[in-house]
Amino acid sequence: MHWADVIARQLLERRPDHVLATAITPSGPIHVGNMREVLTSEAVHRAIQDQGGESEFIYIADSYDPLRKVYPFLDESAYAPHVGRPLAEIPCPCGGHATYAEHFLEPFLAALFDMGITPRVLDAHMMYKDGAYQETILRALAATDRVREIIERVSKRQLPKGWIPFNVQCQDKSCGSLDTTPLAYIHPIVTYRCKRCDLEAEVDITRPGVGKLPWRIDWPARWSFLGVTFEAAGKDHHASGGSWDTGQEIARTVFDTEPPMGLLYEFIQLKGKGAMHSSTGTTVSAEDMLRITPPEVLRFLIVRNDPRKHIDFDPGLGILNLVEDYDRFERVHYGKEEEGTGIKDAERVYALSQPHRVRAQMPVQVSYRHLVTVVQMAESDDDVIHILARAGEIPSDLPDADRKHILERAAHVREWLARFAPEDVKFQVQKEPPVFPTDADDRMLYSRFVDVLESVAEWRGDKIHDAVYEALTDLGLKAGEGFRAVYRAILGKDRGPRAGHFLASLPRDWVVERFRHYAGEEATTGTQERA
RNA sequence: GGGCUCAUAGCUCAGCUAGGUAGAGCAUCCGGCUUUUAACCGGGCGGUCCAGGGUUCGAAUCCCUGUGAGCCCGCCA
Repeated sequence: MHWADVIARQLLERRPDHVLATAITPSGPIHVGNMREVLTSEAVHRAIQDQGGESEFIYIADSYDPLRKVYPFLDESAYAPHVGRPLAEIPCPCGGHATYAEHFLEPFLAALFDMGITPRVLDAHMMYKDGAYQETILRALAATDRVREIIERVSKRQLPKGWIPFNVQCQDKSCGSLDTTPLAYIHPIVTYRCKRCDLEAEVDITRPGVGKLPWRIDWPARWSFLGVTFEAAGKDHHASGGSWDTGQEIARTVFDTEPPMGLLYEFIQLKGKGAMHSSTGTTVSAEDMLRITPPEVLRFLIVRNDPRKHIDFDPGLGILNLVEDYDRFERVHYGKEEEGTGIKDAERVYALSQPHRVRAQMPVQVSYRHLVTVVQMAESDDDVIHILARAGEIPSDLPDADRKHILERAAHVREWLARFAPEDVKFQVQKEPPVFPTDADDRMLYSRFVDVLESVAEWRGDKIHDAVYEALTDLGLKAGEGFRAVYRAILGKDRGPRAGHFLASLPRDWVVERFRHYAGEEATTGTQERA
């Protein structure tokens, strides 16, 4: 059984209705690892519904968290003054969003939407300001000693003298820092000193929005007032003595709430670079990831792997394998291929990978690897379809849905080529003849190309291929050597797409002229290394 | 010091909450191919399932111990 169904079954044994929570701090570009948390939860959400249960899926944007430091991607002088202030109260890096938090949240939520994920989005800043946390804040403060004891015992950490389970937000409107020291707490008044602006002042904690619960209390607090019954969390939270452990106990003893079922999920590693961290730059943002990977394939990556196993993600050639694995699951799903080894829960994984619904008919498949070539030959979307149809790789009466699907994939391929593809899979038609040394044999070959291409009956891929092949067998050359000459002249490299159709996609006169360049004596002057 | 995960073919891994004669892809080797974007087609080679113990008629699979590796443990997925 698929892991999402196993978890759903366990949840439904407890009760018929569930609230699944997922939360992310929008302190920087939200990376593909964060995507795992959301997608893992969403798979469980769907599984609960598929088993007849009720499920609500919420996403909490931790926008009231303070800016911890000036991250490497931020302007030092512009953001240094904002350290300590809530992400929802400081400016957007690009100026195009209302707040810093929005800047990172907006593209991430858009990416989620593209993957068919539409959680109920809750904004922590707003929940604090609206008083949603109010009851839990008062309970936590009333139980300060108990909370302190739990955290110190479970996490084996010493809390400072005078610590209270509440971070006051500096009441100076021009400051607003959450980095404050409590001086005294005599209910309902907390006296504090701001570490940022040195203000010493009092706040009435019965007023909403005057501060924030520290993470270890915030987490169980929201379980309590949102009724969370399941929450996946990263392995960092699940380390022994971590916030998961303290949260369990605080939920039960301070908030009288049964904590949710947890699920530890492993990190996604960037191949060869280790875990992703927004702060160190070893990261691929979720939006970037979605630009180079079709949404169903990104879902597939996460859904087919057990959450507890780490994923090595290779944004280079690995993407091609990933997409081809997906296509294989698709063929199995539609009964076009046997479910062999290496394929697990094919039906379920495929269904959970779909952003929306499973199509009744199997989508027309085009080898993704091949698309990499086609996209580079084609000048437009129509060209892509034309090239594929010409080679018989798609039916001439291609349904609109398939046309759309193929072109979406082509767009992903283009993005991948521009940003992550290794150089050796790329090619570009050279406007000027590349310079490389030629000898008499080479010149003869090019001369021969000129003759056969001028005389070929029709400027069509198969005809051209036959003509070129004939020319080089006449000269006693191996196919490899002969075709290499074609690619050098056109692309400036030794390899390229299948020659016939490739040349057919270029104007005949231009091709002939290019070969003539290397056939004549005047071309032999080029002795430099080719570019 | 603690936690989680992993250990199966040369490499990457599937199989492990249905215990019942070890699987795939890649690499390699052989054959084919009017050629190729880590080509394609057919075939071959290849494993004490990390070690030890336990449960069982039967263990890669369940349990215990050990070894090795990776990641995590103020905020951090």
